[in-house]
Amino acid sequence: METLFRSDVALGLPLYREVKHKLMEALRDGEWKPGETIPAEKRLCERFGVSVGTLRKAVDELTAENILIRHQGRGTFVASHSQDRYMFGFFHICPKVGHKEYPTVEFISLEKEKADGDSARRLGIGKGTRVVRIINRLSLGGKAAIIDDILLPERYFGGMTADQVRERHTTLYQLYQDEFGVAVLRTEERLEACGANEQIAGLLGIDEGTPLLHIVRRAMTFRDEVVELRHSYVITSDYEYYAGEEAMRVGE
Amino acid sequence: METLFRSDVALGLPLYREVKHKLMEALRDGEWKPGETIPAEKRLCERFGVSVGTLRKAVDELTAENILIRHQGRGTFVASHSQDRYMFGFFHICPKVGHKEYPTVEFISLEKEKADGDSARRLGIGKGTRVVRIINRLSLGGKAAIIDDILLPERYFGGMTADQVRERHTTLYQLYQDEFGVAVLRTEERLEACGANEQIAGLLGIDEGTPLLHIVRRAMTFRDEVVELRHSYVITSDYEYYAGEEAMRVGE
DNA sequence: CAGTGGTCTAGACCACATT
DNA sequence: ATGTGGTCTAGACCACTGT
Repeated sequence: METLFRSDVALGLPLYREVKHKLMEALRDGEWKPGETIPAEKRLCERFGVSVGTLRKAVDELTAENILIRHQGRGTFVASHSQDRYMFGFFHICPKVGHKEYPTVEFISLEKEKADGDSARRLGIGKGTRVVRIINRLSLGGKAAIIDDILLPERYFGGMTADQVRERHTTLYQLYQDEFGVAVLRTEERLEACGANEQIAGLLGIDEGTPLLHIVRRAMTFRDEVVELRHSYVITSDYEYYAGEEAMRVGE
Repeated sequence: METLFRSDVALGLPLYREVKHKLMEALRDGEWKPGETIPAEKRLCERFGVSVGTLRKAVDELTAENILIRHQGRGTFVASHSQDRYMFGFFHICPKVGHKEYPTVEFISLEKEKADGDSARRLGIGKGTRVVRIINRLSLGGKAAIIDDILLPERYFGGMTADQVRERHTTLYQLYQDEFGVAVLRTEERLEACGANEQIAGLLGIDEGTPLLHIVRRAMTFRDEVVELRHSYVITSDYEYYAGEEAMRVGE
């Protein structure tokens, strides 16, 4: 196939990366929504003027990043947030003995605040920018085990109300997706140990100073823009944090 | 190309997975040692009787798992443990502010013991099996920050001596590789918060009960056999654990 | 220069899902 | 039967590395 010009943004990039970039743009622009199929490979090849192999290499990378999901015989789908996906890819707490279970979520509060310096830096916004702050209590095995302290930039989540958060029967990431059109694509987590302060101890019904796992999670959407900053405080007497590939482990 | 029979272990597996399996076997058998190049793609295609595309797909997976490393123009190399690789892929503690630094390691003790029930289970060996136990103290920024309590099955590390561990100027994984022919291919980590007990507090020079990050790491070699069980106790006032893909993050 | 891996093509056939 | 993704081939050309 004769290649005359290769796109306006081809800075020596391999062709399949250009294609990947264009797919990302289309996804970001909402051309295909979460849960929908994208066009068949053959059609996409025509659209981008590349061969199957090249198109597949672009899609390969997007599936490896859990942005697209392929189903043989059915099509290629835009990844959608669900309870299962949350458990598999974003919730890293599991019991030391026994099987992983979904936490019971109890809404505590929703407030509008101004971001302090540290939060603003982590969110990539200016200090003092307005944010939504949500506090939840999560229970595992019937016992309060985790406090989630969540900050959301108003830019993405302006009209969020307490009722929206309280009445939902989905994960928060589904709420972001369905009500605000925000797709969480990946997260990054940093962990430390801390002693429970007065507020957390009260919410969890434990003694002040009890060792807790403190997780700082940043959730990113397209272009690596941060859309959520979450502090989780976890009682780790019966549960632990699992750092694993989860994905891969395919076969020898 | 005419395919008559496809290997003795072809249980409906794709051809490229068979090839991957055979490459793994050759690596496990030491046909190519860490740091060496494996034969050029063309030669491997002849050896396995497959086309380049198929061979490449097998090698792609092995490079994604950090078992092989490709260098354009130079060849494909068997991954070898080095200080840099340890920092990049296995040492997940970094300062809350500033750049990642390599820890100073101080040898505390090496003993031969019998594995208790919990350790034996995690190592995949029988209770009471003999193991080597190493304790190290790691310092960051000049201050003691981590205690490593390491268990190694005697099956792999029988003749290990305190001098071997004390006198080395490499990472432990390099020692496993160079002196015992054991290749650590991947690790799995579980984290919890705990209060420092008397022994750990003493070794770290902190108060008993200080909240610490407790990391339980299992290191695996070929066939997912566990070759190391490591308990790390980390002071997280200035440092934190980073859970990240590290790899990927390739490009939009 | 020769040799290596990196990209790309064009097309065949297979396996699976749906109609 | 049709359409989807999954595998595989055979070969071309490019980019990088070392001699």
